[in-house]
Amino acid sequence: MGESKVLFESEESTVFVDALLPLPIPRYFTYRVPRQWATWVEAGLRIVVPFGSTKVLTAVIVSVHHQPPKQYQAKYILEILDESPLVTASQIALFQWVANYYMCYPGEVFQVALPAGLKISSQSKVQIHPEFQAIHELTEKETIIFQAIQEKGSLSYDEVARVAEVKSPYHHIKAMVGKGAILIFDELKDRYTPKVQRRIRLAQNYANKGAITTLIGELESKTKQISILLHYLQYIPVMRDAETNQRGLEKSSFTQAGLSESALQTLIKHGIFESFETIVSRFGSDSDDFIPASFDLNAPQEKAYQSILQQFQEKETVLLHGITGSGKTEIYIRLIQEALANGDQVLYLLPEIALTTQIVARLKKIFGEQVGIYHSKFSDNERVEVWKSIVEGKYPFVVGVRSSVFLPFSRLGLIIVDEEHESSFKQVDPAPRYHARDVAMVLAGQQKAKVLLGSATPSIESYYQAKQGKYGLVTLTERFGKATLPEMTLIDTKYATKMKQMKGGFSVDLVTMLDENFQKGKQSLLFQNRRGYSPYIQCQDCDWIAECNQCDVSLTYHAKDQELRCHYCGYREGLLRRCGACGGTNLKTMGYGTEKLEEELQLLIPDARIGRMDLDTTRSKTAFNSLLAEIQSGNIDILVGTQMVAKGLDFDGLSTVAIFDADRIINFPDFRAHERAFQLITQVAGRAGRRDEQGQVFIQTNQPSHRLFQFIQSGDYAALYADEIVEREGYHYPPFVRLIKLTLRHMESNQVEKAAHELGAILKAKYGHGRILGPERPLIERIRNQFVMEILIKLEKGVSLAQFKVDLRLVLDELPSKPIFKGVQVIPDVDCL
DNA sequence: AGCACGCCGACT
DNA sequence: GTCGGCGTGCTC
Repeated sequence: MGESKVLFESEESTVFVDALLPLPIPRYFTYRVPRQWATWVEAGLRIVVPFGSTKVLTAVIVSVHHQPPKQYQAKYILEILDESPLVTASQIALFQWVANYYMCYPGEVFQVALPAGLKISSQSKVQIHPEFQAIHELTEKETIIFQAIQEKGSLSYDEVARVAEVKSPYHHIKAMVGKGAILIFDELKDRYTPKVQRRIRLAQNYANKGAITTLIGELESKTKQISILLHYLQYIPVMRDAETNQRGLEKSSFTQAGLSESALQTLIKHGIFESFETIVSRFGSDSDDFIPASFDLNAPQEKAYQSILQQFQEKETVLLHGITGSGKTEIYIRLIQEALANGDQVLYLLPEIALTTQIVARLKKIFGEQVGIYHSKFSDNERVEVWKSIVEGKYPFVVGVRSSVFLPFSRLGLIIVDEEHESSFKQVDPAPRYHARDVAMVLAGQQKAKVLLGSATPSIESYYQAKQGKYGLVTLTERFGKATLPEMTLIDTKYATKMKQMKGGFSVDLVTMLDENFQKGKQSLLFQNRRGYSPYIQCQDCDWIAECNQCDVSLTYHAKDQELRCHYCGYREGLLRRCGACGGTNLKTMGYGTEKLEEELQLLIPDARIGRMDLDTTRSKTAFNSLLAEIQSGNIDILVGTQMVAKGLDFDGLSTVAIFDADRIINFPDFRAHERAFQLITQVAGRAGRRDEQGQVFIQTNQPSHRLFQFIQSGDYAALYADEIVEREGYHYPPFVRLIKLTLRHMESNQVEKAAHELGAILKAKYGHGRILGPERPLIERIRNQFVMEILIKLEKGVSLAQFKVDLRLVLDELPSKPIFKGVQVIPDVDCL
């Protein structure tokens, strides 16, 4: 009895933690905490844990308790990575909410939320056992592995698999470990390395007015040294305020000013200056040229601003519908300044594509060191830095892409979702398939913050909520300054073709306009939402089209690299010389991508300097910026671009915008096609014209009488909305129903089809035929060698979405036990776009 | 998600 | 008889 009591007590005092792992597993895992760390552990700390027989992962502690698990023996945590919590309780609650709402696992949310640099990379590696002699005991494969390890010193599992040419190296490794030939070791490294800057300052003894005055006298004859000292004093007013010496001046400042490096070294050697390192933010913390920008709102802006404040009194969310150029940004800035002055944190969400542009530079200029940027074009180190800084209370203001809703905010006062209608706020491919705008509202609810949605062309869903009174609504209909809406002209390509007024894909009218504009020395933009040279290559003899052998799409020809590429899976191959069906050589490029437009336009207007902006020309951050600079400086007369140019690109000299093929945008087979077309065309058109000059827009289409063009030409969003909302209600689409898309995937076309029909039948029987659409083959029925089928679930208002999803989850979890579903992936996408 | 174990065909 | 294919189920 005494014995069992002792045992009980020791068990009782053992500390366990429930940990969230970055894996698609539906629950938390319990680990045991070594005694020496028992008082240290708390929720929100990152820990390193063993997982399975080989893996080591970074997890986060969700709770600390004393209940030993009954079903299994808990493993020990290996390491604690943080001194204090890096993940907040409300973040974990948010991860949980996202997982529930979007039907995925909290681990998947954790995985995208935490920058890779905060997840320690565990690589199990193998090395030679120093005392191993019996080489003759090894099999042939093992000998190969052994020699490879000897050569390299150590190998990772992957590398073992490669040299041994096997898929799973495990049993070879296990056997070799058993024979005492090799050892397994784990290499843990924190990939986060802060960026350090070398700075120079006066040594303590010289950092006062008197000492400097004497010093200047002493150095009189040493011109190189004296100019260094003067350069320093010019930036750091130590004479006036000795404290300023502490921060010092960046070392590169001296070299850039053309001052002698060796003279500086001499000064350091003599103990006059000292050199030191500081950890700096990676976002150009050029606080040396910090310029607080003040500006006044014009009357409509002021009115809108007041209205937003007033509506925030009673509504959690306000939609700011302000036409292009109406100056929404100034209103945002005013609201941000106010929130920051209040001591609140602010999150400004932007679509990925818009973030690389001028807006960031502007915000940085205004908010200086208060603003952190969270963006994928920056390295992971920088994301880590933003995360850590927010925890430490720096960066009260974050500008970021969708994943920044998962940052460790603790006192958010305001979230701005700019370009609210942008579909890129919704993550599609890997889970979690979340919508950042909607998550932002939940986040705001958690933190008692307000949400401002901004757009020139709001999503139908958001506008509906505003109309229903669920969100506040503020409208800005006047363009800022003297700017007027651009004049829009439709060019009827059907008629032009009939009249033989086409040169390739260009109507004569369009070429004339572009040429005239060029002759006047003005810039134009040619928009075509398709990159590459031509979307497909066709045999002129037998009509055969080159297709991707893994996906059901034609291969796009890229002239610059002389290759065919699949835009879905990234597959690429060299240019074909012969038809794949008849072997003929009469292959022709069909359709127009930006690359081809660039080429044809150059022939039509030979003297114009033509630039191209699309995914292919802006892969790197520097390429993007240098292209921007080219445009800005007027070195490009005509810019050909994809939708990339539509988002947040503001250059002053642009007077004419041409939309090459509006039909492709309007006729897209999707219930949102009209909404999207209106948004895209309005946005691109909005690039035309300067403050003091009306821009012009030309749109090529073969259906100029389409009613959508009336809305677009008059910039009448309300009319589009009125038209669209009737359709949505009539055909039961959002915002009148909620959509959940189920995607089924399998290598075998037959298998997915059968499974999809079976699942369709199950769902129809359970929830009624009216709610289930499909199964259907999507537009692209095969991607990466997987056949795809889709089922759409429509849930009308009044049905508890939460309850439905719990129920649906049960149905989906049952499926794998049925033979038809063997190997078929079923992926739910809640609120699919 | 990996990855190990297990069960089946084709080869020394 | 062994090697390696893939299918299945577990991971604290």
